[in-house]
Amino acid sequence: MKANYRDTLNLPDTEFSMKAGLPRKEPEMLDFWSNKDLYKKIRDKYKDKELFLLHDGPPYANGDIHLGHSVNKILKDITIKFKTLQGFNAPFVPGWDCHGLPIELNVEKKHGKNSKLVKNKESFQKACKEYAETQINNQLEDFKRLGVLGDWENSYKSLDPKFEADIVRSLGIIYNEGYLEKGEKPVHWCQESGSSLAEAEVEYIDKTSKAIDVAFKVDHSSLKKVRDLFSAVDSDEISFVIWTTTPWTIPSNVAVCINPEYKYSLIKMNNKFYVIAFEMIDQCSKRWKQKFDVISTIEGKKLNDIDLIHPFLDRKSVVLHADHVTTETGTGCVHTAPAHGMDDYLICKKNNIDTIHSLNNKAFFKDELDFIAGLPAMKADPLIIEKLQEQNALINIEDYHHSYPHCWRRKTPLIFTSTPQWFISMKKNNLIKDALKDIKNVNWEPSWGLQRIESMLVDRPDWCISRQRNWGVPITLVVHKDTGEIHPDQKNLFEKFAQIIEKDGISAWDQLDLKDFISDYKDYVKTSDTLDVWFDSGVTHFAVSSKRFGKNTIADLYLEGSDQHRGWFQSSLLTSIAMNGSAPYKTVLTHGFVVDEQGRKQSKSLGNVVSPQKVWDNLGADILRLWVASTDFRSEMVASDEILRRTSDQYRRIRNTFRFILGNLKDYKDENKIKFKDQVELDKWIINEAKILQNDVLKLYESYSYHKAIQKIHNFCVNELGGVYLDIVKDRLYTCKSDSNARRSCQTSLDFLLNILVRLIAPVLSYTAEEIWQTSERLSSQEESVFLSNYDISEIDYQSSIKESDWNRIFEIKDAVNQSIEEMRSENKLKGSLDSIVNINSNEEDLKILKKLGNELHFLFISSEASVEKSKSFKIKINSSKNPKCTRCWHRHASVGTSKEHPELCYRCIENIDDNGEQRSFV
RNA sequence: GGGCCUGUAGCUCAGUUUUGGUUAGAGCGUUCGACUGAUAAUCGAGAGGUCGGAAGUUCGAGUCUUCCCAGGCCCA
Repeated sequence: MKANYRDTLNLPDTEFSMKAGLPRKEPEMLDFWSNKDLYKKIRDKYKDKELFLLHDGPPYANGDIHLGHSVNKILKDITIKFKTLQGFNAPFVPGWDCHGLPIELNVEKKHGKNSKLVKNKESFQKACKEYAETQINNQLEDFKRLGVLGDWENSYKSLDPKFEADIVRSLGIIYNEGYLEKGEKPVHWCQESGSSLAEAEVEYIDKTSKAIDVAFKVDHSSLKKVRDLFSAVDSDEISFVIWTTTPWTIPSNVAVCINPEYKYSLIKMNNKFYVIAFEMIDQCSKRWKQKFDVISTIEGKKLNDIDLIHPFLDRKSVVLHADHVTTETGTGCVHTAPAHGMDDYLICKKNNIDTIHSLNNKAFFKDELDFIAGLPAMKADPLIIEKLQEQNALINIEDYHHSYPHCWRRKTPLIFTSTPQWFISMKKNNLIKDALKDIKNVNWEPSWGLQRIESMLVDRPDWCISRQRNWGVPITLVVHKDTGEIHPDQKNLFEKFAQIIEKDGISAWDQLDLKDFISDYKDYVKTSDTLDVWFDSGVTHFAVSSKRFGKNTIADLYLEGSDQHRGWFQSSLLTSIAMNGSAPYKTVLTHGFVVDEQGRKQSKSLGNVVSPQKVWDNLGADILRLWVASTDFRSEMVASDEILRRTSDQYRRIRNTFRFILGNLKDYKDENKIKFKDQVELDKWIINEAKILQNDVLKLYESYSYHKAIQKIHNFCVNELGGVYLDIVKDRLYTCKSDSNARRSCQTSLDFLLNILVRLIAPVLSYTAEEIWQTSERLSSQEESVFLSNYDISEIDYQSSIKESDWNRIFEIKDAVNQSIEEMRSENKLKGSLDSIVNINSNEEDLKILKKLGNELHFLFISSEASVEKSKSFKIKINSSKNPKCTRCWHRHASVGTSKEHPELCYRCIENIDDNGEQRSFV
């Protein structure tokens, strides 16, 4: 009998399964999108709409993608999809950064450092290119797997000859605008191979060097001053003492650095006077095995404008203030040779002191130093020590064991020596000033981004764009072989070289013959440096944005990790200011880094790395996307197993809400739609709530507050839908006549909800939204894909006797009723809420509101009966119904058993089965 | 060591600026209960926080100030 009546119900039914099975379904969905050529269809549809350009920052083409890559691309994808659903033309062209050292190193490792392939530049470049391309293909598949929609077939790669040519053109523009400058910078140098090395090619190995303490006499022009400062009247000779482990750099000395924050003492030793840091007195005394008197001590900052004399060359050495001076070892006075140390180089540059080169371009001593002429740098150590001894400048010598840079290929000690380099000048053409001015016109999100990039720009040095590498875009300069002057026709040469490279790639630079380009080719040579890879990616605004979307296109958005304030945001800014006079972006949005549950960075050694591949294989990419969206990405983003579990829970709730809605819309068609004014009041309410939700969520998406948007959607599913609307409406959906106004009104609202919600989740839960779209014929008949649909922002004509504030009060009362029912339950006086009879005593105001629901009030409480009485104080009384239970609708009602035909049913169910069906107006 | 940022229930987040103001909110999880017609789902109720720490300003501080601790990014 019961089973029979069950068949008279309208129970939900849908293909949309409760268990998501995302790892299996998502790849199928990718095929579906790809077969439909979805990206192209979207482009066609929106080609005439307003452009929203999110310009992709290129990841480096090396290694599998990790969680950080995933975060970045998912955030971009959410943004693009949101803008598309909003009706913008929002293309996404993904890109890769392909040149540079890490790829070189991998290729060397693969083929052998000394292999023929690696040693031949052309074959090496070819191998690098092939390697980068395989890496790109791997990463590309993984990015797609995340559900990122983009122009994957036409992505940009800095290894494309066309792109490489545009890099050359960019350099040409920057040269023509007058920003390029020749300079020099110390680098690691392998004497044996005669080439410079990058930091990554340097290996630190223990080595024993000669450490020497050397006296630099105060020049007679400064002697009185020093004497006065130290109140030492009887000293006719005072020396500053330096300590160094590289005696061969002494010939290049131009300065002695002291730290203005330290105190310095004048000491007397063997009747001679020396200046060393006060803190170093004990250490020096021990090292020199000498006792000495401290005459006086003064603050370092007072030691200004003092000249010393080089111990054996006819040259002055000035005393400089520098904060890199420490008191770890030495004397607190630091030998400074700008040709052979980074700190030295920078401090001299700051003080406008010229670099002295004692070595030639192969790092052998020049002829002018007769006693060491022609020697390789390190070989000169003993002779220089001897020279110092002769001059009585050597205070101490000892063996010193330390970890020292060695060539990772040959295992031989390296030297640090300056080599000629090309720079983009920060000051020459006011580049830095213009940049600092223009970043104020950019919208930085979060706002502290401005401060951050500002502080990095303010004291940044000139940009050294030369690299002594093989896998990179050549700096296509033609210089005079003797003077190093750039060829007078260089301005026009850039484009000619660019065309050659566009045709044949970067190897063409090495192949081309200057005599095909200039008449005085005999006096000129091509430079062999390549460009810093930051330059490559820095000019994507030219090579990608401008080329594809029109000249001087300024991107609406750059979206990268916060580390890019020093990286890509800056390189793009500087090149764009130099080339176009303005920043290449309107808004810069940054996200934080992924950390573990203790807030520590993810690293292999800590074993706390979350692999995106594992997440999409085990849980699905939509879970990963939901995690990204529900995390506040502006600070660090925490990823852990527990968090992903929580994310899955959140997902299931959203999914099941859709499942319920879809299941109850199975038999609903357009012609069943009920006009708003004729709908049941509760159904009007939820439509209004959905509209409010949409409005709120769209605003949150608009302001990139994805985690707030997701929270709102989820809370809506839980509170408004699960806790209130869907729970109440089940009765009507299941028990009313299938084609009755009461049921169709509800379905009209469910259909409205479905349409709004599926579009709201689409930017984040892309796979699931599309699955919903394809499951529902009502949706898929609108457009082939959810991503070809739009947000409907039209207003509804809200006509109702029950105001929103009335509903709010009604649901407050419902909460109170729930609590009262719960009390009864805990006392075992009743089980389900349908066993209860609710009686409310209320004041006139509440009474008026509750009366608006008429005799449908009990449906609101999901009780069998409900009544309201006027009273002074608010009170809820719950009674257990003694009436028999209707086997069909489960309500308890006196009418059950009164029908001969249907003794198990209530009057309502009989009406719904045999007659015209009940009428509902409010609940 | 410096610049910038973060720290609120077990977890994810509101609340902190414009405006300092009663018992600091939500969802998830957890506990207990209900249902078995959203069923490895759903509904109801409960527990859970010295707002990273300390000091200060104030009648009053999660919110303002200073210092400290832990962590992140970028430098040194």
